[in-house]
Amino acid sequence: MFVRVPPERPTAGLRERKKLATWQTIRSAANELFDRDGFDAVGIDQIVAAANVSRSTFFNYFPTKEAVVFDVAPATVERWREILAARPAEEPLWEALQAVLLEYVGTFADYMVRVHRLKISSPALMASSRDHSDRFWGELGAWAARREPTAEPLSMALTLATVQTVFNTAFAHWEPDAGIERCLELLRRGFAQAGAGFAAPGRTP
Amino acid sequence: MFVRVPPERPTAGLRERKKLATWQTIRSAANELFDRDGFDAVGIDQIVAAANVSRSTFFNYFPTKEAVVFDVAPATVERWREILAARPAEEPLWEALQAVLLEYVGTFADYMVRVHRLKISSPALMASSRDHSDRFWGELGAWAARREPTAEPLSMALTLATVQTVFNTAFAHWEPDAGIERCLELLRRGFAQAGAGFAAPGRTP
DNA sequence: ATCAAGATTGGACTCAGTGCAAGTTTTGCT
DNA sequence: AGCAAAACTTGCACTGAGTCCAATCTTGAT
Repeated sequence: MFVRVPPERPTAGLRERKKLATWQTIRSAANELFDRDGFDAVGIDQIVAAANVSRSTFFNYFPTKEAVVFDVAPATVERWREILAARPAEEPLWEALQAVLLEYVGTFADYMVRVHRLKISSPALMASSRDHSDRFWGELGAWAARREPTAEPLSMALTLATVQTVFNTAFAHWEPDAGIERCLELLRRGFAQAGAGFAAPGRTP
Repeated sequence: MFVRVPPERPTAGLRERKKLATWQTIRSAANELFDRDGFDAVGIDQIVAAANVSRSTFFNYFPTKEAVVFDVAPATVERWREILAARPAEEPLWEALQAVLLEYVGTFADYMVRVHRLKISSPALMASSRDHSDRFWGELGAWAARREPTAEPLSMALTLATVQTVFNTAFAHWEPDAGIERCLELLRRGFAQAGAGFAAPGRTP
């Protein structure tokens, strides 16, 4: 009669299962509508009608309309962490970041393409994407801070922000029809430029 | 009877003068309220009441509530252009950008401090600042493109975005009470890091 | 003085997001 | 099994930003 950790936990409680189910229902209903009509043209009311939940429930799960685009499943977060954990400890931070980003884009190519198409269709989404954009950047920041505890905050923040800038810039210049390989190519070029420094575009004088 | 450019144009027509006056009235009324109560706590209705104009007029001048914070007077735009025009043509782009930014911050220190304080007080402002944030970035981009017409788009876009990232990062780590010199110091450090490249934090292996 | 262009206004409307009180379901405990 | 607390859902009333439009007033030129 000690701690007695739950012996059978196939999907961890009816409650949580239902919650995840509702989350998915809302999410996929919304995304179908978004893909069909564009982000701006779809209202909350349409979403909740399609998902058979109340307006209130929608806002229980997603704080904003944008969140329904960017929010990710727990399984996805696990996948991020695997990617992060896979980097060898002795690898220099910049290289590790670059490797992580490339793998991230490769792994979640479908998500990237979908979000990118939506962004193009909607100024509002495009604007808000930087902000609560994926929790991924938060995770990445925490990981980097853990990995490099002695780095000074400004330098670390700038490095991470630059990674994000490289990512965003590459993405902005990428046409989804060109395939994910093209996106990776643009990313690599961006990383090369930022890695080498902006003071010396061609060579060192 | 040719083009007949306006011979006397001291302040260019009553109409335009009035327009500018209204713009200023709304703007300063709004900013007084913002400074006093914080951005989020002030509603459009309060602003228009304080400025003695109608709600409709407000939206004639400013597309959003945020715009009233970021919008700048024509005179300010002139000042930007002077700063940009002052860079010698043979100066390397990165150095020119750095010099411009430092001068910009020094020149508009008051504006920077004010906006920064507001941003701190309001998540909403903080979020939207990247987007329609000052028209300054647009001007800077156009200037850079004119200056370096042969540069490839991705590289140029990344350079400019990085400048903006340096700026934002320095700003985020700056406490206004520390004085504008501190802000410039942070900017210089950011530019040094980005200029030297992120691949080699300490030295080249 | 007149008239068209431009500026201002009020008011009705949409839509995202908040707050709350009342109902329903799940869970843990006995 | 039974029951009470915790968690989830729902409806409803509300705020506040932003759009649209038709009516009215102001300015500039003839």
